[in-house]
Amino acid sequence: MTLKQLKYLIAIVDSGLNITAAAERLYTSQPGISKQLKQLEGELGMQLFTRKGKSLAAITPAGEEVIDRARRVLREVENITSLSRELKGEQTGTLSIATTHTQARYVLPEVIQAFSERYPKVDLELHQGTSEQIAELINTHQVDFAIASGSRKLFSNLKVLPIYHWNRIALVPKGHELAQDKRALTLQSLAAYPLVTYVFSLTGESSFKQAFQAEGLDPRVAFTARDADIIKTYVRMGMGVGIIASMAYECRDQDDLKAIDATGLFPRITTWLGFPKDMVLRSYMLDFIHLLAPHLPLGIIREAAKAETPEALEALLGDVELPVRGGCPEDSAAAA
Amino acid sequence: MTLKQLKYLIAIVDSGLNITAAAERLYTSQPGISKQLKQLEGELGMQLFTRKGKSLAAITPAGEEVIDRARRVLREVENITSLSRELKGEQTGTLSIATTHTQARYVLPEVIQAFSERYPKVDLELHQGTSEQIAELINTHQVDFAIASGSRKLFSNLKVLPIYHWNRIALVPKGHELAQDKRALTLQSLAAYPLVTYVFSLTGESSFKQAFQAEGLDPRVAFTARDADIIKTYVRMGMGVGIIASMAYECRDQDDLKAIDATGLFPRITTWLGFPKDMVLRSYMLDFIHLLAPHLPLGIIREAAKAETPEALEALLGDVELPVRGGCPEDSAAAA
DNA sequence: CGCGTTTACGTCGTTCGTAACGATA
DNA sequence: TATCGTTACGAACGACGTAAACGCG
Repeated sequence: MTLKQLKYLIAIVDSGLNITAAAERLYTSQPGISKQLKQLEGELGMQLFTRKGKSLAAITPAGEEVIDRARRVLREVENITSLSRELKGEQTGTLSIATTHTQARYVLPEVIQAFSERYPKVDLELHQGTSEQIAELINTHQVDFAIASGSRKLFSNLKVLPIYHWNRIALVPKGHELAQDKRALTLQSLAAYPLVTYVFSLTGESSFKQAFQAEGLDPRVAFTARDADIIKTYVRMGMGVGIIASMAYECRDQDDLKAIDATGLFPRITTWLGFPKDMVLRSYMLDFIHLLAPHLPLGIIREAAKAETPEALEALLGDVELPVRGGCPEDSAAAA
Repeated sequence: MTLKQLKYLIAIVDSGLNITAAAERLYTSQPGISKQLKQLEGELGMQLFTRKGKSLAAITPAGEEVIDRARRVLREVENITSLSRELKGEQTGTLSIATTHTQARYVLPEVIQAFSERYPKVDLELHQGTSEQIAELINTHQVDFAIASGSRKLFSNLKVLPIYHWNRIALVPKGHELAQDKRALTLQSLAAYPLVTYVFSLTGESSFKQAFQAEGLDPRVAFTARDADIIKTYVRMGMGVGIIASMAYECRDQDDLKAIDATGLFPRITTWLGFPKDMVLRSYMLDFIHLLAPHLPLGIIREAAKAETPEALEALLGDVELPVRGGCPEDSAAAA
């Protein structure tokens, strides 16, 4: 068995069982791939693919398992080359991140700008999706970092660092009744209006309904959308009161919208960053985390990355007070 | 980078940085090893070893990391060949187990006998040691299975299956005061005698002292030993009352010793079996677990081995009632 | 001078790409 | 007939082992 054989195997699979395509991807000849595959199958003494005539038709059950293991081998080999680049002080490589719309749109832009200024040779990849899609990407090692909020159940295989807390805000058109009300916002007053908020199943949204139910309220959710931009649009149209993450309220929204702090009405939510346990962290990755969470000292991030158990990580992070993130700093309501 | 280079690298390390020895171990020529190592270092662009003249003197820090990753690669390659053997239905291979004296001496013999009858071509290796030594062996992947009791803190990286429960018994010479006493044993009556028990730091022994302290008792521990055989000897000599695991009481001990059930006085202890999360489990390994824990259906063991999270494993095992293991079945006190 | 590594070199095996062939839809 | 995989073949490369040289203790 050689690394080349395993690489070829994975290339074939990732090319849809098309050996010719795999050959092109690898800048080599097609018969070479064929031969190596035969050799690998011969050595293992099993068919990794079912054949339909001469073409590969499907992966055998045994093949699936071998492919899974082969991917691990290649990942670790990647890790070794990654290590060597790191130890030579090269600041080249890639950083791929999977995250939600809220982070991608309201939090990451300035982080990424600062990052790519400091590391112009690092290729950045940003994937946006639902929690489930993010989990899929990080669990199959297609991305390096996952940044999400709330539920960690889908991400139990990761090392996870808390980044910051946030609360929800209520969003109304300027001049709306609620905007005039000087008293603190309550769930009861909110429940009197149709609500516009995120689609459920996203980060901790179950806590949204629970908060109302705990007070015996059953608010009407007029509309749900995947991201705050759309919610804002519908709030402007007067569809109802928007309930969004505090970070999603921008200063220029002040022109026609008013944010009302809803801290305390709903549970506080933590945004965290996770990465596979056995991944080699390049120094630019540590720096990215530091840019994203400046309140975490680089030393602690470095240690946390090495921590073997969640407990050891807890111990390291015990003292750190996470900031609560708001949106527009000029607006006292959102910056609470 | 090739697998050969990584294999050679590990062989060099495991031969004490002696390239000639590594060559012999690998049944190849010494210059070949040298050349491959040079090539690997060249490709990685770093020194993996410091040289003293021409000899290898030590591993560089960078080398340590590369070696660590290289071991992982080779492990996964092992896993692939393991898979292929398994899927071809071969019942050959090795099974190495690290465990404590109690298991090795009183529990495993009959399991191993049955196992090696059924799988004569599987090589068995049994390592005996303290919890710490067992943790070291399994965490460095030098053994396949760890079998131990009590604390799982040292073994957080493993998949763990509970095997059975056990309690402690008090052991006295035949004719001892306590043996005559018809009333149920209490901590108080125990504390009146010098005690002989396991050395602390072993499985859950901290709970031993705690049990007494909870009742404000401070027993005198006259003697501690690593295993029950030695404890029995000293109990026979009249050094004190022995406190040992129920399994360690054998029928032939009845000749001159008397076991008194101590269930309830100390916390019940669970013996479990653990193995590395990413290990390929050969079918004979599953069978070994089944022989060790016949009350766990093979189907459940198979599923448990595949479970990704501890929670999924809990769910599978939720219904299973573990037996409480005693020693000599003829003795009602020990077989409680 | 012995031990261990490196260098040098000839041999052998393997891989690679091109080209031709075969099978399938 | 177009697509895709296999077979065939010659050239080039690389690995291996033997033998000799080198450096260190």
